[in-house]
Amino acid sequence: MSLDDRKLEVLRAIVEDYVETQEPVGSKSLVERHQLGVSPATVRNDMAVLEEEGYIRQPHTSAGRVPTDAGYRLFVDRLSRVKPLSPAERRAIERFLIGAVDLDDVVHRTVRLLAQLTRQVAVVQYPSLARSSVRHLELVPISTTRIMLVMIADTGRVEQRLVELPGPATADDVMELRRKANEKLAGQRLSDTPPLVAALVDECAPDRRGTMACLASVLLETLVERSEERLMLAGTANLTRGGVLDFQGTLRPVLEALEEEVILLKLIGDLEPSKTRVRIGDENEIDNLRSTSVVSTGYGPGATIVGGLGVLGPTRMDYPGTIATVRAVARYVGDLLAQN
Amino acid sequence: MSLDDRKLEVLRAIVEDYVETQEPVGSKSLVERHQLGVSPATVRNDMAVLEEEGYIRQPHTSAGRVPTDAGYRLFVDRLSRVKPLSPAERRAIERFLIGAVDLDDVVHRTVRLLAQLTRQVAVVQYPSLARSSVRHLELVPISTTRIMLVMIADTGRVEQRLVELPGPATADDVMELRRKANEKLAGQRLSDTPPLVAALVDECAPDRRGTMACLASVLLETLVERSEERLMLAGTANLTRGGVLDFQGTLRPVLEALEEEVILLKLIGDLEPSKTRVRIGDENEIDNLRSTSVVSTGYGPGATIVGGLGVLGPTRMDYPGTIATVRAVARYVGDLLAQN
DNA sequence: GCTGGCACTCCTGGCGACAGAGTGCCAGTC
DNA sequence: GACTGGCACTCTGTCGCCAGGAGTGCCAGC
Repeated sequence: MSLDDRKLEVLRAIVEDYVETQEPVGSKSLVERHQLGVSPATVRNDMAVLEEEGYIRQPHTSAGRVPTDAGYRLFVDRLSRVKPLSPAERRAIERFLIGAVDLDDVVHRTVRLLAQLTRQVAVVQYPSLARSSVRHLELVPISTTRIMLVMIADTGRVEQRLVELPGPATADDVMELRRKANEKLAGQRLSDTPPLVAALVDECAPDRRGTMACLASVLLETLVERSEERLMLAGTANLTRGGVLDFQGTLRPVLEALEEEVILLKLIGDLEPSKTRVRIGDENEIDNLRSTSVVSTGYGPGATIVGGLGVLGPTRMDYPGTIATVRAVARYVGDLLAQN
Repeated sequence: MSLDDRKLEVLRAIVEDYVETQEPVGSKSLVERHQLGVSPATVRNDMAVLEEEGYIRQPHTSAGRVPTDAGYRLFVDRLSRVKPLSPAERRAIERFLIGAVDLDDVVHRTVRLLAQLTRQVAVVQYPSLARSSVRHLELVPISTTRIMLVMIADTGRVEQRLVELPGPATADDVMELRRKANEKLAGQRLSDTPPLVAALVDECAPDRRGTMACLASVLLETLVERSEERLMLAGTANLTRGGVLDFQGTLRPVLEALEEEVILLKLIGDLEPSKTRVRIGDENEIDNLRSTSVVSTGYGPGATIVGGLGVLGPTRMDYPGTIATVRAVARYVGDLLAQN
């Protein structure tokens, strides 16, 4: 059975009202608040069909209807028009992001901005190392047998690691290693570096090989294998809006999931170019998050994508607004990164 | 009116039972669970006095008694013996912290460890820059008019900032500036650097002075004035243990406060040497946290203190256990830092 | 100064009644 | 055939009531 236009319109109205009021919506209030042009009784018939099809449900007989996950899905896919950001919001984004002094600052500001605009929990991934290129490697001698390795990526990320050398190294040694390493690795994508790093060791003068090997192993372990993804979270307090009603009474599982970086990375780490992904309720693979929805997208300078960002909230969420905001913020952040 | 020993014993019993059961405790169950050697009626009299003095209160007539903030305070100050950590806990701490590869990792592991052991919200401040010394300054040319300034502190912190130069600088220029800066600043406490940085500019050859001035201003702004304190949080999900009972029904204000880094810094940033600070309920200056208690202490290599850490939970908290854990973790982290 | 006893207070949970909201269905109308 | 008005039905939430239980405060006695 297919749904005619009016039934879809009814579904849209139900979603919109429920998102706004947080209360099951009945046929009478529906015709009052929307220009449906039919009587409550007709709407009731439509609702019965929508329920049959699994798009809405009744918490109990004789309460109003509430959208199901499938209902939200249909709404997002077919019924919601993109809600353009207000000029005030655009200005807010610009004002907020301008003046960031470094990458940490950018991420920090972005995540807070997202949380504030959407009034949800925001997550921003740092630019992924796997998608970055080496801009520069620096070796800073700390003592004769210790070097601090600093890698600066084109995305602005800076990683450092202390390297314990097998034996003492002279300033000349360090200079030479540094020169060589930069020569070979600068400009390379991090994911392409493993063979280059290996070659680096072979090219070294025999007496420096031990030191270089040591350095190389740390380099590999740190920057590629461990491939440290970092992220930042903000707005958890927003989970408490809407009282205890959302999240079936307890924030517990949601807060627990938010503590796991691995989970968060899964959430926002889809990174398909310029697509905004919406996961609604049960569509989430993480059990703890089956009562939430996640809107995420990738960001990066120009068309490339270096990281993900997104927000998480109750399934009862303003999808059009949230999607628009997430997209806009991602674009602004991308532009910001492009400037470097 | 002073409190004799038995009354104090009664208070201790009330606190212990309430912390454990989370329910108002009555005179009868009290004599059953503790060897007080007197009858419930006597305990009731003592309780009346304790209530008079403000150490306990009744949620309503004919419920049991609950400790007040003042009651907890007295308990912490005079009634609780330090609870030594179990060998298992000690092992857990060691196992958890060993193998940290850099400062980020140390802080990360520490905060999770603390949250796990105390089952509360944990906060760990990164070593404060104000309390660090410069170990090394590195200038990395990114382009002819851009330098990345990397500062490595003795505490392991690494800060970087992109510097936009007024005009192009040669490799020689950069080398020279780097040499000079390190000569003057290495080993200095960051808080002592401002005059030295100023002197640095004056000493420069005139044609390099512009560049150096630019560098100097970023250096000052970044490392001293903005004096960026960072921190890390974990265990917010623990706030939901104990149901909705703690925190007078809503996590909202607590979660909000936890989002504000400034507030968190105030909480754990007392940093009196080797003293553990306990703030109970109303003793907190932050309104949003009046229903919580905070146990915090400083940590650092040896006797010096470079940062703070602590936990936050409901006033109904296992103070002896929490205090012991916070102290122990702080000591371990200090030792770890001392090894570098 | 401690104790047993007793009356009192107040919370809690179960029960029934009732109003309100919303539905499903049916017969009637366009 | 689609829509509508009307009506009976169901379920929730709330209120008042009552009994049970827990815990206290107080008092007289030891």
